[in-house]
Amino acid sequence: MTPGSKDRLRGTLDVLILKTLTWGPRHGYAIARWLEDTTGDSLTIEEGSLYPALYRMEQRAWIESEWGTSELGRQAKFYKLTPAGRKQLRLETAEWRAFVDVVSRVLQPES
Amino acid sequence: MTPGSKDRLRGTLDVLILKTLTWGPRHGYAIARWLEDTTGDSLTIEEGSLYPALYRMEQRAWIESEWGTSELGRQAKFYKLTPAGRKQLRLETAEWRAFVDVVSRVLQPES
DNA sequence: CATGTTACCTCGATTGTCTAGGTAATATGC
DNA sequence: GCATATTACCTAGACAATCGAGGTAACATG
Repeated sequence: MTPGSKDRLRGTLDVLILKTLTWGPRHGYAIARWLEDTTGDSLTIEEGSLYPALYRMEQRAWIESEWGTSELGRQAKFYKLTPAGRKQLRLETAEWRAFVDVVSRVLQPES
Repeated sequence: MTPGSKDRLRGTLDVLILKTLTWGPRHGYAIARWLEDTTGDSLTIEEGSLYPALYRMEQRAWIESEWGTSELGRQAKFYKLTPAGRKQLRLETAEWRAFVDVVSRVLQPES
């Protein structure tokens, strides 16, 4: 729709995934479902973004993976936060808030 | 620093520029200065992002340009909002707020 | 036995930002 | 008079993240 609205998630996807994992280990598919469910489909993560993001974040040691069995009895790769991931989550959450504050101030009606 | 922190502006630059122009026509250099000044250097627009963005937005007819003379007596290209630009500003501002609300809710400490 | 769901993955296109260059006119310091 | 800084514009190429569209496979359902 709006050019650029499609990837408004850019720069935010990582922190959302990290946050999702604070409720305990989850597999990729469940992460996407959880975000859609809790936001009423406002946030949808495409699989073409999700799996590369998980790979990226594991490379950076923010998350760790382990194969296991899903709630429905299927093979699934469960991700969990590492200490570095928790630290990253705190950092990015703070940065996000600061950025949002600044932009919101600029976009305010008056000035 | 944080990977991706550099282009956290992505998807936000346009709306910031549009907002800047609601105070009246400004040339590119002045837009960048104004944003830095009013945010205490929190938001800095690189020229390599700014000028392509202005070009893009003029193509989309959100802004119009006209050569004139700057406050310091130099040649400068002044941009002003078109009606379509004002509409776009309203739209993107609303989208921004909605997006921020959703993400902020997810990132809240409790749930 | 066909279709849907769960669950994973990959490739290429797209897009916007950044870095790093460059031009030119005017102002300032020495 | 000369070097440097500032104002003001622009472009080219690199890069990184997201997306769309494809694919695999196991199991469930009707």
